Amino acid sequence: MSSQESILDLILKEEKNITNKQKKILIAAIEAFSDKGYAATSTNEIAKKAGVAEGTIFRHYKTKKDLLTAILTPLVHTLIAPFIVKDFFRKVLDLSYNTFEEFIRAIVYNRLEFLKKNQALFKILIQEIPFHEDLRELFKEQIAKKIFKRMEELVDSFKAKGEIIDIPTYSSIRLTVTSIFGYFIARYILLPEAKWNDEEEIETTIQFILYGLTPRK
Amino acid sequence: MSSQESILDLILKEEKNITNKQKKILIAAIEAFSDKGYAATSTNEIAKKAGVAEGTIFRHYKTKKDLLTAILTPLVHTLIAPFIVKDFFRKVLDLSYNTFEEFIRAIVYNRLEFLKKNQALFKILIQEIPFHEDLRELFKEQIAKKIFKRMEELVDSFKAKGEIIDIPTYSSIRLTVTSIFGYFIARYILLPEAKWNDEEEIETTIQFILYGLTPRK
Amino acid sequence: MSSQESILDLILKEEKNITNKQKKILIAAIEAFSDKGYAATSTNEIAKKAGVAEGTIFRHYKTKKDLLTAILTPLVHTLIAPFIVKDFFRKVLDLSYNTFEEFIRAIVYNRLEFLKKNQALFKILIQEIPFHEDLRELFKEQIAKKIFKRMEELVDSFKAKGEIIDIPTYSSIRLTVTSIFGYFIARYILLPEAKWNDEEEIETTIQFILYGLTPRK
Amino acid sequence: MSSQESILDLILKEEKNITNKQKKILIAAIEAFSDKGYAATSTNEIAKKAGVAEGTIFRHYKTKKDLLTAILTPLVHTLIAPFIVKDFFRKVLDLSYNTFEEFIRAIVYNRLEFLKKNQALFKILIQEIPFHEDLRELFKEQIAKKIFKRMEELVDSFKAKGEIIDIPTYSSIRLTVTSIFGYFIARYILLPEAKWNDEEEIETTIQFILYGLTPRK
DNA sequence: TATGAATGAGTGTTCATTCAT
DNA sequence: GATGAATGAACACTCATTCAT
Repeated sequence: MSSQESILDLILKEEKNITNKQKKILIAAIEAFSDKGYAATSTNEIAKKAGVAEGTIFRHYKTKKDLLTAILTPLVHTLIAPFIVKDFFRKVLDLSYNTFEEFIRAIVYNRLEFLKKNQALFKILIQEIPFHEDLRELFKEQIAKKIFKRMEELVDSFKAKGEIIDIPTYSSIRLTVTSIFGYFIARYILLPEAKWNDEEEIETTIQFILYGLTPRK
Repeated sequence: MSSQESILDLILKEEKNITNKQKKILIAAIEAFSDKGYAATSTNEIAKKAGVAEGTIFRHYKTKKDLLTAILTPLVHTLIAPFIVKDFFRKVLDLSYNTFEEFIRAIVYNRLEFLKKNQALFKILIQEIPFHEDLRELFKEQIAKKIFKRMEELVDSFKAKGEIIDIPTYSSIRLTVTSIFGYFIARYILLPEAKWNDEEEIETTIQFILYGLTPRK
Repeated sequence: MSSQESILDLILKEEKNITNKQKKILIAAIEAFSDKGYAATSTNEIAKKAGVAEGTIFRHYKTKKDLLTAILTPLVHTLIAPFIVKDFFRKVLDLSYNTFEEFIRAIVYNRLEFLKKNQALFKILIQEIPFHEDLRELFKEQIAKKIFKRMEELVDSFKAKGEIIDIPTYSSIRLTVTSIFGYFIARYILLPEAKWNDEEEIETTIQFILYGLTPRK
Repeated sequence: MSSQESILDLILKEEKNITNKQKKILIAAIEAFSDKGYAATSTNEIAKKAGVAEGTIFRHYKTKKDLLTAILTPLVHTLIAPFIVKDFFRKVLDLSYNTFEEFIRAIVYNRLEFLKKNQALFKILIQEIPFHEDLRELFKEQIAKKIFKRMEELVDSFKAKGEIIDIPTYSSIRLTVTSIFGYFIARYILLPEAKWNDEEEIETTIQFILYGLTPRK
């Protein structure tokens, strides 16, 4: 499954013929943007961190904004990848994962693993989304729409089977996604220094979603 | 209940003897920080928006950072106010609200109302927390600890009564808080332009938390 | 007559409430632009020459281009001033200067005196005109049209009186203006280090124009 | 006569073994320098316009300044060519062109034709002369001195024959040259978009010079 | 010969902050 | 208390030029 990919792998997919210096720039930019925020990071800082001349950044990325885009676009694409790849859902639907629980479990583990591997990138994405119209557009188009569409089919099928309660489909999706991301944000962004028993927290989160969305007899 | 308070009320509480120009500066800063982010907002911009000279800002707030602090500190204090005010919890615990459901319902309605009234402020808080050590400290000290402490007592008492399931207390709190804020963020920050049936969403969210945390017979 | 005015006088007319630093900036910019050309002059250079901080320049002039405009606009206006002021031409037409010769003599002495006093400014104007659409527009609107209009009336009246030969009016104007400016450019821009007998050259130039444009019996 | 030569012809004369890419660079540089000025043109721009790599420019011309020199030197040499080629003046002096009028007519038509063919180059020359010591030196040495020397002989001979008036020789030359260039500059640099009746203007200019410099009986 | 990635000094401009008025 | 002119460091970005390939 694609959950093994880390930052560079996914950027390399998007941008071919990347040079060594370009790689260094991307890594430095991700670290800096993640630490201080896009607006508070200077290109000079990135250059120093990457060990290249400031001009080199602009040879590869016309503007600082372009650099941000080059970093986040692959993330968005990879974030939604499993949802648009047929195989993932065929497994979920047709084969062994045929209960809502197993679907949730698969989704949670898969995407949390992915987010964990790309913490910095993901932090940048959620920090910058409110301030960049184009990012918001990308997010809405890719994540909101595409993920929603696939999950809608699934959730509807589970609803039909009586496996989940009768609330608006988009609400169940929102509550599911919110619980997963809520854990991620608390864990890696708000309180990264706290002690976390990750396995237990994830299980608890899965159980919470299941209890929250499945009917009581 | 304290849910009626809006931006200025709560700032006025913190800062006495506020002048008219100072008020204008605060309002302008909140709007600007919320729209473009703290780092991307210039003091010149704030001055123009407030209709004062740039120097005037620095007469009242030694640095731009001080201005941010002056804006966010009252928010943090007011955000946690109901949790430390005895009355609120006496009502919850001793009087009519004696089930977990009614507690959740009270909390959700009360704090969502408050967040809605202070969207801009709250947006600034969550945007800037990751980048300012002192804000994070304030947040941890005030929100995380104080809210947690009070909720812990309550959740533990509900747990003792068998009203909620046996998962770590901090996990239940996280899941609760996450679901509430998750709605708020989706509603007001990520997809503010979408059509929302607020009443239904809130009810669904409450139900989700309840189902997620209460035991099945 | 207005021929006594020098650089600052004419800029002060255009821009009221000029500060001391602003004056220094203008003087430094004029010197630098004139010496090295607009594009080859850095704002840093101007700041140093003016003895102000670089930021100060941009407090008064939003862009480097604005600074150029602030310098040249008054020149253009003052250059054409005598042609649009009624008095100047009333003197020429009604009073003592009632021959073509005296008209030419008055024009030549008056404008050459003015150009000499504002050499640097004028050099900037002719150097930059080919590269700035707006300057060209200003020049065409003000100088070409307004000067032309007034001179046309006069030349036509001299033509009617048989004082000048029957060639297209605009050609006579061009040849006159070209001869005057030609002297100025050779004298002050192309070969400023050569020895010049100014009085004789000016008289020769006047005579050349007169011979060139008046009929032979 | 040499008046047929255009840009490349004259550059090719100066630089042997020119490669195809080099040609493209020269053409691109001339267009760019002429449009935006030397200082405001970047080598990157020239490279793009020429369809070569930026490094290629510096392989052929050590510096940007060298490129300018490579462009202007041939112009200067060719501009004065007819004045130093014996044949041209032998024709003028010994054969049919033995009046001042015919000399002027020949000069005007010949050099205006040449300027027209090399507008861009000539525009660069007059724009850059004030800012480059070496160009000014070249200009003075070649154009001012060599042209002056030849014209001096001629003008003196015409003066001796009583064909032109008794003013300092260098003044007559200045007035002649100024009138010719004045037309060229008005025509091609200042007001290129205006409608021009070229034939008439040139005739008028010739007549003006003749009238201006020949004695009245 | 030609390339284009890389450079680092330099560009015009903005910044938060100071201070005399 | 309020102003806004002044600052100079920092900003994103461009420049002419170099050099390994």
